[in-house]
Amino acid sequence: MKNIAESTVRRLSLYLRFLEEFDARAQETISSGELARLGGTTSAQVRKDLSNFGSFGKRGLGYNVKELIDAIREILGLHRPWSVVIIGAGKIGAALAQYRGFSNRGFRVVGVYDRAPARIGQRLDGLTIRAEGELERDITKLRPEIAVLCVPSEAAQALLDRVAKAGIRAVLNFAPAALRVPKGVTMRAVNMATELEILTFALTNDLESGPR
Amino acid sequence: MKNIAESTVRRLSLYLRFLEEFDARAQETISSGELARLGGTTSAQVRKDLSNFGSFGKRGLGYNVKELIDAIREILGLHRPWSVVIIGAGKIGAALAQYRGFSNRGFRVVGVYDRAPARIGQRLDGLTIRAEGELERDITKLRPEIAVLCVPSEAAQALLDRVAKAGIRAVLNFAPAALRVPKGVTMRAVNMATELEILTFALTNDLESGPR
DNA sequence: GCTAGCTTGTGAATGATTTCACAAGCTCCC
DNA sequence: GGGAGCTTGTGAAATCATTCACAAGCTAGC
Repeated sequence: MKNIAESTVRRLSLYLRFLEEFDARAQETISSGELARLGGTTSAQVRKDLSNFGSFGKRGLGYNVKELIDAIREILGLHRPWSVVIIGAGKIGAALAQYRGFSNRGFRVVGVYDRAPARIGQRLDGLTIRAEGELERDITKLRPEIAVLCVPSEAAQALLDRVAKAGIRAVLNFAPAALRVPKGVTMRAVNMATELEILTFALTNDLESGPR
Repeated sequence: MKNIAESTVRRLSLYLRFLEEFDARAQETISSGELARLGGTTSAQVRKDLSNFGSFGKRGLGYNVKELIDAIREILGLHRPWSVVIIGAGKIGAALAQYRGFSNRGFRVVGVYDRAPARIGQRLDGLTIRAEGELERDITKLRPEIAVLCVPSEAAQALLDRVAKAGIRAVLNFAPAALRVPKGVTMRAVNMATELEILTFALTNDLESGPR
């Protein structure tokens, strides 16, 4: 497959959200122009994005909503369930463990881990917080595909290396640290400070912009 | 000023973090190559990024760490404090309200708001949760620059419109909804589902990539 | 003061992404 | 069956971002 830009994947994820809304309202078809308007882009962009993966529309008619939902879910890999472990049960980790957005979209949280003895054994929305030491064994047994890192910066690199070694190949990192990513692993970082600084840059330089 | 790419601002924010570490270790100068190695980019990229804003280095020597910190902080608008209101004191909102990353980097949380009567009046790390109805009055009085939206998707658009009307010009949105951004407002969205889907796309298509 | 050895700042070249523009295909209606 | 009116899919053009490559400037040492 041609190399796909991250921006393309990001937009596909966005289109999928709109399509699901349209489907819920029983709309049957949609045009690239309509999707573009909602997503703040152009109809050519929508068509180009999709054309990377095939041909899903009917000329003169547009796209069948249900078919396009299936197609994009397939492209994004959402036709199967994914298991997630959350590492670090502090404020952010605990909030994510209970976040409905995960289960709503087919991500099953199968484990929450912490290092602090006081936290281990506490229940969190149906899950028991487990000791960080159990990570390797649990990963081997449960085979989760994704790890979400919510630990302090100092601990992040070591844990990333550990979960990578144990077989995790995708990581979402909330620690505000730049990490060396082990070979074979895909990592994405969500950094609050950076997001805020993009805002202060815009405020300071009197720019103005929409969402990402 | 020439239009600056978001990727450039994102990298500046990253460089700043490394520079602060170097400063803490009392290193006096740093070269573009060193900064690039840490940030996973090239020395030319580092120099190009900086050259958008001026000339901060000395040929043959590199950059003075303290000077470059000051310069980047100035560029990003971090030479002054910023006030933030958090709207929605659910799991995510509460976690953010107590997040040290904010105050550590000069962002002062001056208010936390919720709609649920049961939550109003509760204390959160030195702040009292206030009624959403107080937002307009408080914004007028305290003049916070940034609003962080942590409310359910259904409520997000209405609140965005309200804070925009009250004078907020920068918003960080955690609601997984695509919002129409009022004129004059800069918004950034952090969407967990999208981040996870970029990961599942990579897993499904057997790609591999570093942090953003 | 001069040379060797670095490192910056920046045009030019390359590469990536977005937008344009249009032929081709579908539906509806007469 | 044929024309009008849409909308897709896609090369080509335009724009935007990154990398290259090198002149110019600084330091240190002799």
